[in-house]
Amino acid sequence: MGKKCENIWCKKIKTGGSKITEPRQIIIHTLQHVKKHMTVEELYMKIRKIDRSIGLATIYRTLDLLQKNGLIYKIDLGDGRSWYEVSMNAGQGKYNQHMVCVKCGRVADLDMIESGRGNGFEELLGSLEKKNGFKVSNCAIRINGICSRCSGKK
Amino acid sequence: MGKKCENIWCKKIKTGGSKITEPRQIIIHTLQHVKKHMTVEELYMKIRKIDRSIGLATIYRTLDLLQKNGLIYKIDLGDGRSWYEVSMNAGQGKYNQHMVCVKCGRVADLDMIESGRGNGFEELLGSLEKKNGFKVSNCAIRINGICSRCSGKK
DNA sequence: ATTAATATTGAGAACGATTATCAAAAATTA
DNA sequence: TAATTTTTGATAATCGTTCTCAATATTAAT
Repeated sequence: MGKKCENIWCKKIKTGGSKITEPRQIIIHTLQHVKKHMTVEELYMKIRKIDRSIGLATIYRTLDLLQKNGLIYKIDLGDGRSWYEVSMNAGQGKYNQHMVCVKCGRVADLDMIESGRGNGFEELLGSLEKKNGFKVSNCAIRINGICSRCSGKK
Repeated sequence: MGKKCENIWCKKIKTGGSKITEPRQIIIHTLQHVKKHMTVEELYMKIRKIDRSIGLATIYRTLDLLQKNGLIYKIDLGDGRSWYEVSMNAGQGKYNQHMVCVKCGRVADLDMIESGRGNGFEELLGSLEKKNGFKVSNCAIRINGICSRCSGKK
């Protein structure tokens, strides 16, 4: 019914030809206001507190829609679940780099590679192309370890 | 019944306190003589051709045993399945680096980082520890792209 | 070699994350 | 407002993997 939709994500969804429904608005709002990295389950729990009629399937479908529209990015942290990242440039980046604390599970981005010129990683990828004829399309780096908050604890 | 077991993997299994059974011998032999990177399903199919009485659960259990003994290494290529790698130094390496061809699915190791001094990656990890207080325990790098064999095809 | 103690097995049920199905409900369009 | 098209929630289905458990095989002790 022509509800106003100022939200930039909603606009993009609409432009992309999809309808902007209430469940979608709630999901978008939650994604935009909570942690940067979330599992589907975590998001589902937060959504349930707002509107417990929203089903898990809708969460999955909406996450997929948002990812297809380049608004969020699906990441694989090797724990068998899908994680989603809300990012300014989600889905655009060629690299996907995360640090995961094996104690508390906290996830942080690692922006050193893309930004840090001269650290050799670019060159390494370049040489893959030259020497092996391998055309790099994207690269995922996951660093596991113990974060500063956890390193004191036992 | 005290069957001879010259195989070095078998010896290690035994030393580790586990029994060396026929299914295990067949699985070990197959792993040692086929591709370096395999999915469980792929291995299961090969095993079935040798002895179709061996169950999938035994494959999983044996792979787990071998990995715990440091003989193979479980890798995550982001396709929802477990891959196993047979490697000289499997399970010892701090890094786990693979190139995956998105066309043919072929997997290759990428040994440049560990070997290549001065490419900056070590320094990058070191600075994580210094600047962020993050203690790196291991690191997984996956590079997706198109391999030389596939780059001609369409 | 026989036996006793222990570990491993195969079959299939159970699991957790995700996707598919489908009739009902909502959003857009005319 | 009605007609068209999408989206929804519930739930069944799927996929890879792990668990359960009685039967079997391996090893150690005799």
